Amino acid sequence: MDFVQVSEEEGDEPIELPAEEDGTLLLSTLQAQFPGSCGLKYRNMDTKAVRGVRSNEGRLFPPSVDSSWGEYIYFCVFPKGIAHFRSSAAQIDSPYRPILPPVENKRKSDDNLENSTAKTKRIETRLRCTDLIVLGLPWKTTEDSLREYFESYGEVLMAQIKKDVKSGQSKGFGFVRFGSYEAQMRVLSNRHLIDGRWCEVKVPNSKGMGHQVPCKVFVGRCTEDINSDDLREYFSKFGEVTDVFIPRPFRAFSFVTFLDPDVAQSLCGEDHIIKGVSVHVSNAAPKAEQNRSHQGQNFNYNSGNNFGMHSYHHQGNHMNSGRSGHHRGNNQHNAHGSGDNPTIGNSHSNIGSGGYGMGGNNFGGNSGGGYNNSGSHNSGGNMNRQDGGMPYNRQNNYHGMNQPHNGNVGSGGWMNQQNRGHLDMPNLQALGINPQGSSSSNQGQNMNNPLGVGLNLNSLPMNPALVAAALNQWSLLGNQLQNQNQDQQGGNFLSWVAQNSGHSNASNMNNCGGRKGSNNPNSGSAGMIKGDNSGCNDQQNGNSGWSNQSSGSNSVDKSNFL
DNA sequence: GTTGAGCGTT
Repeated sequence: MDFVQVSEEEGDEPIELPAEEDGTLLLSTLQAQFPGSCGLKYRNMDTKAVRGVRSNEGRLFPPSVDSSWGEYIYFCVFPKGIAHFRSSAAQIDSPYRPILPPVENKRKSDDNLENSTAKTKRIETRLRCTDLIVLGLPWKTTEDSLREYFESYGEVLMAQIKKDVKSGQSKGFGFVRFGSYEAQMRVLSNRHLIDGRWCEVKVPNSKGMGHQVPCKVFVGRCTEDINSDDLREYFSKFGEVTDVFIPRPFRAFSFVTFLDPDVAQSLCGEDHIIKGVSVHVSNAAPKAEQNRSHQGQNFNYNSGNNFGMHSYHHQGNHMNSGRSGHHRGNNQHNAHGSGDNPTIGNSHSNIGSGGYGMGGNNFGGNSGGGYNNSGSHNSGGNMNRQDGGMPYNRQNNYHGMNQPHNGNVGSGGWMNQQNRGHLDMPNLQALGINPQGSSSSNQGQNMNNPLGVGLNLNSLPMNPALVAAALNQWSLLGNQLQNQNQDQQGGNFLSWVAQNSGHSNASNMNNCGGRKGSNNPNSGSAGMIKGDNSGCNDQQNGNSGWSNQSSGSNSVDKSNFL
């Protein structure tokens, strides 16, 4: 039997670990001796560089072709972003000390953690142990064996298997609680082979995200060749990645969850190059909160007062200061106040301002601080949506509440759908529309554009031509004006833009919401929410034509994945 | 005695 010499850190006394018959070393074998470790590395004699050991499916592979581990002394790799505590070393010296990442991993958000009451409270919350759910347990696993397994990570306060009350048969999942936060962190950062099955350990849903700072980020502008491993590998350098989710079918975005919410937050607003592709990281709002926000929006649409919605998001913004800051849902913050949209010339028009999130225009231009005229409801509402809202809020903006043919008045022109998590988020930036007016490389593909052209004001150009160009590339402009003949005489931003920038050039967007009977030769492609057309209702009754899906499934809805 | 995504009689 081959033995592999492993030490916790380079230079430490090694322990010999038995390799398997095929020459591999089981990760579980490694972790039995070095709890929390997730891999091995060694110092290459020739290059003097540290080399990682290949790891796959819970096995570590010897570096040489002859399946030999050689005479190297390997040392452990611990997940980044998680301090590992040497068994004999001093433990954490303060309950308020976060699990700080290695020095090289330290990011801005770690600065000044101390001396901040708010942050301290947050850390305190974060450091609290919670029950963890263990999913995928073998039927045979007992509470004793479950406990036994997890004790290698630290003190186990509780180990529980959920069973059918009648039969006593395990339901295949259980809960475990640790006595120390670091043990919990280690457990959460690893995969677990328990009684022969790979199990997943998570913070249970029932714990909710509550007041916790989100750990998940939205990664926009992904290309199809960026797989979950790529994302995981890339983002792991910033901190432990606990989950990567790529919606299928491909939708040009994905989600990455970090163990440390600070890491997640610190990345928000940044562009990163992965496999040569510039992706954009932004906030991924918790689903529950999004739904709540959504409801609030509808309500607020009618009231003409959109402030206060998304309040959750405001609160969450404390971490973005100084960085990109999404200011989600915060109209006031988002308002650039430039008031310089040259295209809003007619008295009706909130379009372009409300829709595009150019708060300044609305605020200043339309209502002088009233934010909205009740009928036109909502500058605030739309502009804030960095998500799927169409910038085009026509019925409300134009008709207000009294349009006889507008069945949807009062329910928010764009989001009449029900049962949808609904779009909160995808912002232009994330979708590839940047201040340079260029868009991502998906142009022209059948991309099922997840867009909501909600806008991230921080990234928006104020030059409408650039906005137009960008939108145009995403096929958002094309024919959204099909109702224009009825509703407006003076033209609006979109019409201006359309006139000045031509039509959409991506023809296969599966847009929906086109209005039957429209004069628009391209009706049916005008809406905005793409995908297959299920859930898209061509409107015959004067509804906005945007997204009246009752069960639409293809709009870009981050919340569906959270 | 089967199952394999899920979320706990506190």
